[in-house]
Amino acid sequence: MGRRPCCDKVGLKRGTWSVEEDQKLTNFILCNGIKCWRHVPKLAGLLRCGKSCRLRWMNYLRPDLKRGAFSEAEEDQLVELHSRLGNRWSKIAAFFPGRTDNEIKNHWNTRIKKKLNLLGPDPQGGEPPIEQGENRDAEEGGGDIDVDQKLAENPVSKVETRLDHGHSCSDHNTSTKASREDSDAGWSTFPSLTDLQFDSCLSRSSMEKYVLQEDCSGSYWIDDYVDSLLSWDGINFNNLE
DNA sequence: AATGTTTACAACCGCAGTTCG
DNA sequence: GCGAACTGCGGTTGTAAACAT
Repeated sequence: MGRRPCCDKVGLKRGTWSVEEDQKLTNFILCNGIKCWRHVPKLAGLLRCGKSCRLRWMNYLRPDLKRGAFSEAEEDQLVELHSRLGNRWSKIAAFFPGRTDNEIKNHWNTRIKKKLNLLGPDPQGGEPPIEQGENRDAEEGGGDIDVDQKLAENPVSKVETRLDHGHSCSDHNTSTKASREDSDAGWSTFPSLTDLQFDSCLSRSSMEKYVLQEDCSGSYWIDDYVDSLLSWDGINFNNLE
């Protein structure tokens, strides 16, 4: 028996995504939303597996991604959260709107881990977490923080409130047009989308409407926009496969 | 300038959890 | 209740850019 692989790898492309592929995937999702990743590559005309498409969208193309370097405040909070949650990157990422679990994991492994090693084995006076998962059960039995509850109580993390991005609405207007390379400025909405030529389905001006709304409210979340992605009306799945 | 090494990050893999028929 | 399909997560690998020699 056994599981069917997520995709048969024959004839499927792997490795770095091209601009054209990004464009196809982005356009498709912006037009149709996300319902079934397995069908996305076929419908979008991509030679990728659904899993790969999902990863690309989640970690790179999603318009609500923040990108850019981590601030010291963010690093502080990451260290704090990691000491409590361990390698549960998705839980940690929930505290960093606009950051992906992959991004946080990478940042931890490449920079913070090194920093902490330089500072010594126990920089916080506490046992480094759960790395092997042994603390996890004990944690969940009692001392663990309830992430969902914490988020509900404190939806805007202290990092967000501490960060000063130094961007006014007008600043942001220009940043939306900035290229991906500008991401080090600490703010870059629609990092990849800005470089893309959009089809008829969603004009750049309508995208910017969301950006401006987001910016002026001080929130990184653009719920209306994201919600709009979740509708798959008009797609007929019956003829697939 | 050429080559080797390191760093940072994108992408893949495999497993676990969830959903659905 | 069961198994297949699907999604999400965390660990690991690949690779391009940056840096050192």
